[in-house]
Amino acid sequence: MRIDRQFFAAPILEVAPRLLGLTLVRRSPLGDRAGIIVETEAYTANDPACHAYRGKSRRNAAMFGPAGTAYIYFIYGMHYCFNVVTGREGSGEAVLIRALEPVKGISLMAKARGTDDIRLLCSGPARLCQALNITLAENGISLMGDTIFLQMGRQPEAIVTASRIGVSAGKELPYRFYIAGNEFVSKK
DNA sequence: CCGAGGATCATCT
DNA sequence: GATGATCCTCGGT
Repeated sequence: MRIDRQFFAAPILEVAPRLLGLTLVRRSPLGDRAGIIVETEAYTANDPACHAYRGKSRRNAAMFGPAGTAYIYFIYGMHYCFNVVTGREGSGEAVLIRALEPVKGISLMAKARGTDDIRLLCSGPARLCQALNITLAENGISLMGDTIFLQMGRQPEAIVTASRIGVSAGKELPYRFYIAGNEFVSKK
């Protein structure tokens, strides 16, 4: 069953943990690729680590779209990261998808990543984008469409809340969520 | 296993 | 002109 817009329109700190266990599907001419979301991070309004903190710009424009919009950005000269816009439209809030447990199209992912090690396919925000061939071409698209979307998955047994990885500002905020004990989480 | 350092460039100041 | 919501490699332990 597909995830609808109403699901994403809830407050971000509710949506971010609820995304855990859902299936992220990437559809392409080569075939479907999919993984269970096992790690997320929330980037909220009034959060210095959030790309929308200083208002709207060319890069972050998609963050101000309706809930269920894909926000993808390019970083470090070589990596893409994938987010889901949440909350009410214009709030500038989004959830970063940090890791997936691969479930479908694994050979396609391995080819895109250049490794057969399943633990290295989607365990990290830039890794999963490379594995699923998500780039700036998908920035701003709706997850209500047929290219990238979410569906019901598996109910997590336990969720861990922690501080976010790689941020300089807002380091202490408990906005990172992951499925306890899952081996595909990017870092312990 | 762990930490340090480099790659590489769009975006914003 | 500086920087970054990362990843990979390499060297030490």
